[in-house]
Amino acid sequence: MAKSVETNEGANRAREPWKAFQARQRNSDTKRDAVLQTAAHLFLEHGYRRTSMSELGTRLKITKPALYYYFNNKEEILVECYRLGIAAIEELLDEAAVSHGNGLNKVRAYVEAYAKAVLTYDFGRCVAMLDDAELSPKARREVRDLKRKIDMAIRSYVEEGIRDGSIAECNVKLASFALAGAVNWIGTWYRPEGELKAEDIARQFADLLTQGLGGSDRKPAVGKRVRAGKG
Amino acid sequence: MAKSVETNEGANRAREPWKAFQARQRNSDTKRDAVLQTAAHLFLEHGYRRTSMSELGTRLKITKPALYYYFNNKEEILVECYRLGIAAIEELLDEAAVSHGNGLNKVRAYVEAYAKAVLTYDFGRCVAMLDDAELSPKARREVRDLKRKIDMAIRSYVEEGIRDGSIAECNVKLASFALAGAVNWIGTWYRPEGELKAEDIARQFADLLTQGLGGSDRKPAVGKRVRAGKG
Amino acid sequence: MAKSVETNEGANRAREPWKAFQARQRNSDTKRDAVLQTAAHLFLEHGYRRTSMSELGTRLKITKPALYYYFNNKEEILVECYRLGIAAIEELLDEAAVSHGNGLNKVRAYVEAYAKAVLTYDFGRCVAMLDDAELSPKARREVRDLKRKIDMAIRSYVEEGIRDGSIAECNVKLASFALAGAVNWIGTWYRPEGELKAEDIARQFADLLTQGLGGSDRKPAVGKRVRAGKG
Amino acid sequence: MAKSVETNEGANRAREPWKAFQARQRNSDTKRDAVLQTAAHLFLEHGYRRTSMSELGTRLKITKPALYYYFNNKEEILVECYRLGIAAIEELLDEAAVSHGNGLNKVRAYVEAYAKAVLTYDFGRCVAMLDDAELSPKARREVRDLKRKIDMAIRSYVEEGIRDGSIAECNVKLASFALAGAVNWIGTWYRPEGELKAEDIARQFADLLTQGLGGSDRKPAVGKRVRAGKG
DNA sequence: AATGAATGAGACTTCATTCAT
DNA sequence: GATGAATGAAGTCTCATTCAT
Repeated sequence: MAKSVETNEGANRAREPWKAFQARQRNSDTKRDAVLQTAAHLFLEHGYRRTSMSELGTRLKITKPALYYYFNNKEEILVECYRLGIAAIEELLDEAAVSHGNGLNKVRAYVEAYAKAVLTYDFGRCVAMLDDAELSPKARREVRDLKRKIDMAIRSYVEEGIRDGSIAECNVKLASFALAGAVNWIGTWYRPEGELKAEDIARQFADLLTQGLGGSDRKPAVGKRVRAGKG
Repeated sequence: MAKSVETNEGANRAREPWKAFQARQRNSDTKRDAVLQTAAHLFLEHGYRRTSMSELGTRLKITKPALYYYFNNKEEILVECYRLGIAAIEELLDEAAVSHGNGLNKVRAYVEAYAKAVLTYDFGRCVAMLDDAELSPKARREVRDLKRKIDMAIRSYVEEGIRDGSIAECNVKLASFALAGAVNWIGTWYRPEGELKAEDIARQFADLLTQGLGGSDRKPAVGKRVRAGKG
Repeated sequence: MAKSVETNEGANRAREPWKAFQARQRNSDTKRDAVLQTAAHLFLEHGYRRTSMSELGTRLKITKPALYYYFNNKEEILVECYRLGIAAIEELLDEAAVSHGNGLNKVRAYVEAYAKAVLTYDFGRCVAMLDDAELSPKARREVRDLKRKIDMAIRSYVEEGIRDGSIAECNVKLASFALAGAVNWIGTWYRPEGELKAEDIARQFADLLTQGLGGSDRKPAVGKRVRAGKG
Repeated sequence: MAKSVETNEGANRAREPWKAFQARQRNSDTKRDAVLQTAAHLFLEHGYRRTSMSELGTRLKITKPALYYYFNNKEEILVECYRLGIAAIEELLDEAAVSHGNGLNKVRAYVEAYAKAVLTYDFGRCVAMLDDAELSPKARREVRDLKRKIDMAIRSYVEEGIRDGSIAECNVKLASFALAGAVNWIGTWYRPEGELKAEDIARQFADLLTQGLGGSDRKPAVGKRVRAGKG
């Protein structure tokens, strides 16, 4: 069943502090973190539902009830993964908002940052990939509220861009969904072993999504917009 | 337990042919189809894993063993949903390929068609939304092979566009993933009850993804490309 | 674990229809009944909490999930035991009410009947002995509503007796609780193997509780006060 | 989780000596007592089985291992509750035996005292309400032996009453069970918040059980009634 | 073509209890 | 005297699947 092989030494050590520090240190938080990291990893690998508490315990080399010492139930682990992921992404959002110029630039900065989060950070990928339909109504509401904040931020950048003319008139909601979808989907196909580095992917995604596919033939056409072009 | 209420009369009838044809008709295929349709519906609503054969049976007003008369196991149902969805999408791909002009146009036509499929066709949405990690290795391989054909088609359009100049130089794989991601994600947020109609969404998505977000300020800049910036 | 020995042949057969009728008959209800009977038996023997579904299954020679074919959960089994017991007791109440003369006689008839139910009928004993605190709030409310009807009936007989002079003025609630308590407690100490027959116990209980302990010296003793005072 | 609120300040303090004496006092016995009192309280509220050592610790604001410093295991706590309750009841028995006149009077005195114990003393109520089936065979034997002494005392009073004519001929065992049952059952329905005070209940129970329900119509039969008849 | 009944495997969770400190 | 951390055993329940009819 558990056939996945760990290739990342560092991550591996982080996930099994039991082995190294035979329970002698004030490392309770470290262990909690290790549980979360391994959980995120497994949730992403097999899906939340198909990851059993047993498997999680086995990976961490602790027993099932030990997991319940750190978390009240499986759902709480998932919610915590979401929280960490969303918190990280929100920080990126804020950073992206600060320095850059017009709305389009902010969107671009944000897409790049968000993509990097999904590409390199397991908790970030959890936000992008895990289905919150698994959660209880209460927990789902919490997670959705958190997610909504991200969504609203993107929308506000898009709106800003429309106001300052850096982004074409368009349905803001739709545009935001398109951006979010393209980025969230990254988790589905990206494999760290691949040839492209995360930074490159993030940058190219930011380019693609802000500039579209349009080729050089558009240049001479002095601004003829395909859609808008009725004017 | 199964308290969800069907509001769509037609769809409802399609999913419960048992009611109408209690007698011995040669409606075996109809029933099989009904199973698939209801299954797709439930898989999309709750996820594959959380949809039990019991629930499927209850919805269809037949018993579990009856389901096993039509399908060997649950996975087979899912695989069949994928097959139907992928087949439909492939057809759209071909249509998009035929009539339209340059590569960008083909991509645009395809995005629109694909989006429409995801928006209006349950099997199409299955392809976009359901995680093939649920499948056994064998079935997964089959489904992935099928999906790859779609992928390859998009890529070939993008390449065509790059060759004919209608699409800017870019990483083809990445561009295709971005397109696919944005469209696949639709299933996550789209609700038929919403204000936007499926056709509108599809069209606007096609616009957005082919033209990017770039605003009117780009026009005066005589074709200056942000990224390519070759002057 | 299951060390209790069945001594009652008939009851035994009733509880294991699987053995006898290898699942060929329309005996689904029979089986459901058998589950209930065995459950009541075990609940009374070990308590509800300490009776596991496994043990219940083992006794019935079926698997755990088979139990879940007949009942949704453990609580439902307990509630059904209560229902059956209460229904039986209510019938007795009605019978007791019909024929007999004054209030005291009705109370007497009822006590006797109720005692007989607790003595001879497992479901009756469940009502008397099992703690409804084990139930979920919803189920508890249901069971308590049912129980209250019994309580109210006793009270109404006592009140009738007070009105017609056959029962001395007293706190009706307290008197009813005393009666009910004495009878309910029977389940705690009664063993069918004992020397006293159920009917005898029931009759003597009825006597005791309606006439009190007062000795023969009371009758001749023209006004002799039992408690306060021989003077 | 443990949200129940203590309203009785004094009782509360008694149960949480930790708060008051955080330092190293010779209050080990006090603490042990506090554990017992809280345990009795919880056992009565939720039942023995449903009271976890965790909950007990939480209530007392100490950790689980601390409990195990005072008691070897959960059962030992329960047994100790029984012991304390039975000891108290035995004392009452002896008091009742001393002063009063004939057998019936002793019974009456005893019933009243016993009822008061069950009504006002948690450990007393434990004896009445807690199921000794929860105990291991060894502990059960011990507790039953203790209980039997109470039983035997009641029986001896009843026998005495029969001999001295204050109690009518009857099955002694049955009569004793009826008395015990009525009183033990008090714990099931009594709520301190109710309108009746414990002393009143105890007195009225003593009346009811010794004099029976019989009304004034018995008077003609040489008529003077015990309770009613003060005129 | 379809069903009532049943099962084996495995999921999450709880709990009394114990170590090492 | 007391604790943070951990465990083994057991419990309730779900589910895909099958058998006999």
